[in-house]
Amino acid sequence: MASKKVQLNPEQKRAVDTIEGPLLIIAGAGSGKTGVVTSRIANMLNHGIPQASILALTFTNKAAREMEERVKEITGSKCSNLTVSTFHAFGVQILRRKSHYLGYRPNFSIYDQNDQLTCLKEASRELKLTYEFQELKDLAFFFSDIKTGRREWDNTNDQHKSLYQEFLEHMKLYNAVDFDDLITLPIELFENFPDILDEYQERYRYIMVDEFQDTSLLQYHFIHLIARRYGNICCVGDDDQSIYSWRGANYNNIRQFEADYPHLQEIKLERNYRSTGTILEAANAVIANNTNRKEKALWTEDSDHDRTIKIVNPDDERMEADFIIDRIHELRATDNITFGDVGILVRTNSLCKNMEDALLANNIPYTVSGGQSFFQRKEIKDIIAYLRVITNPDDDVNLLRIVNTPRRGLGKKALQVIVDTSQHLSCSLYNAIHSLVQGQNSALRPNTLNDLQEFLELIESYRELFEEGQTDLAQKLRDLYDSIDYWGHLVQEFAATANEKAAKYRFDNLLLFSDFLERWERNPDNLEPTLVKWLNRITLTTKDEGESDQGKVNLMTIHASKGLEFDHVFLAGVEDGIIPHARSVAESKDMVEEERRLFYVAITRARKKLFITHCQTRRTMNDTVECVPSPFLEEIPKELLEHIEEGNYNLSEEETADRAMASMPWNK
DNA sequence: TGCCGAGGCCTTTTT
DNA sequence: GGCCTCGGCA
Repeated sequence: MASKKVQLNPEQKRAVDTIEGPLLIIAGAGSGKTGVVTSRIANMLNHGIPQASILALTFTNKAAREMEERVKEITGSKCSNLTVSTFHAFGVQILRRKSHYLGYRPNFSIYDQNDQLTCLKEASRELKLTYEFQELKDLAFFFSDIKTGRREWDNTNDQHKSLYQEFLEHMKLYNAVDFDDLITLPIELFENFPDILDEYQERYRYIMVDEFQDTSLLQYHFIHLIARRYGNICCVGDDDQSIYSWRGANYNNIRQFEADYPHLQEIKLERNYRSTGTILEAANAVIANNTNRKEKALWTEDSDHDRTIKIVNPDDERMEADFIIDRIHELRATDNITFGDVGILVRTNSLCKNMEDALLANNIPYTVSGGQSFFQRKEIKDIIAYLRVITNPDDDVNLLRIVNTPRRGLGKKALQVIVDTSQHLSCSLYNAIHSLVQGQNSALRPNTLNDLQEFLELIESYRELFEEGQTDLAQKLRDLYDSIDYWGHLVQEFAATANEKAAKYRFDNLLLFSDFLERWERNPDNLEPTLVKWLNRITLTTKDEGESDQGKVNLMTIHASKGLEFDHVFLAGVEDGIIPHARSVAESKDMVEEERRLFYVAITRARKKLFITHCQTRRTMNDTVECVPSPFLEEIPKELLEHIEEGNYNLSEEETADRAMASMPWNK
């Protein structure tokens, strides 16, 4: 087999060579983890283990894709039978085949947070309960905790039990599942149908879990069910990079893993190949302040201490953005870097906005990952809702979204009649509309009935269209845009603002969306391009996965940066209350430790240069607040830091005045 | 009965 | 800056 050799140090080699039995790899930041994991898979294949027996689970789609690419690269072979997937996508794959055991049809919809919330709202309306938006959100979190076993019913919360039941019934009626279900339902299958479990245990004899510190106990349980027969399970993680505890990740599952597999071998990868000595020293000093961690000491052969971490304290977020942009230009001039070598990291999505505006204004090409994804845009969600209803007419949440978008003259009253009918007949809204249209003495006006009839015909015709020969999905999608006259809808929508451009921009997004579908269905690796599969896939994709975005500055949240690295990193908004986030500080000491890990992750993304900025003042929602530097900065040894006077560099008074004018609300 | 504009509210991190 | 709600108007 033509294989590309990867240089390995002794620990890495041991990790790659240990194929049989349970294995825990503690892989520090920048320790060549991805190389080890992919080499290990390649090594398995070299030992004659069939691709089909290997299951590699990662945390994000990005990581999954990267892993697959790397394995292809090393082995030089196609990996069509290798399963590399996220936990959630793997759950979907199981459910698509086996959901009928649990009473779901295979065309089920997957609800994201928003859809789920809408469903919960519907359920509460049905029970004549009214909640504030925030309360509803809290309830959604609580129900998630209940579903995933993180919390139990007790006498402080069982007043919500009936709503929970109602919510579950709705989801089932809509033939819809949520993200939690993608883990809990496969577990339910495995525990109730031994044959199914047996099938998966026999199929996946070699299992690998990446980013183990970010998996939940439930996800661990899920995978343990499959792995326990043969015990060939390798978990790779770093407790110092555990940053998802708020969504159920719990590095105690490392302890659980050790308990379940007493013969476990453990390998620590502590040599860092990524960052300069300075950056590594700073990172080590910061993380040493955490109490609850596995002892490890990252080291590097790089001992260059001339270079320092630069700290800047601009007046406000505009100056901050300007500083970063000036530095990028400077680095390009002096160090001959490309835009793609730069990462700008922030704690919250809202901080992306400023940076984005500034990058845009300065014509610097950039990509944002995380934040509002392409698929969350209103116009895209509308179209996705159409597609969902076309594939799964019982999906009430999405039906409600589109039944009057674009306008069909349906108002509150008409909708109420539909909802009432569905309750009477205990059927979905779609079926309720159906019987209303067919019925004679309806409470609805003939015009309205006509409109509904047309709506049903539209959905039906597209259902047939999409089902007959699963080809040319993209063209059918474009036809759909025309059939519902979404362009007319957009024009009308933006008529008030007299903004033809805005409408155009939205419609261009739809064209991008259909192009994306086209590329997907034409991909030769894609053996089964159906609409349902595509919908499932994009629900599990947060970032819009454009082609290679080399040559663009990478702007993202720290969470989204995990697993990535950049030559030059700008860490913006390093202020008290942002990192550590005020809400985390308020919550508990453990949460502060998690914020510190987050800071640690951010620092260790940098290979060569790290710039940290914190503003003196920052505009939030409506007012300007004074800012205090993050306490984490004091944990970095002084000699590693260099404070840069930024001042009003290069700006004349005139320019400063212009900027002040431009920032006034009436000029926005 | 449906539509549209004004005002109030909110922003941690993601599959 | 964007989304939801509510109230007045056609």
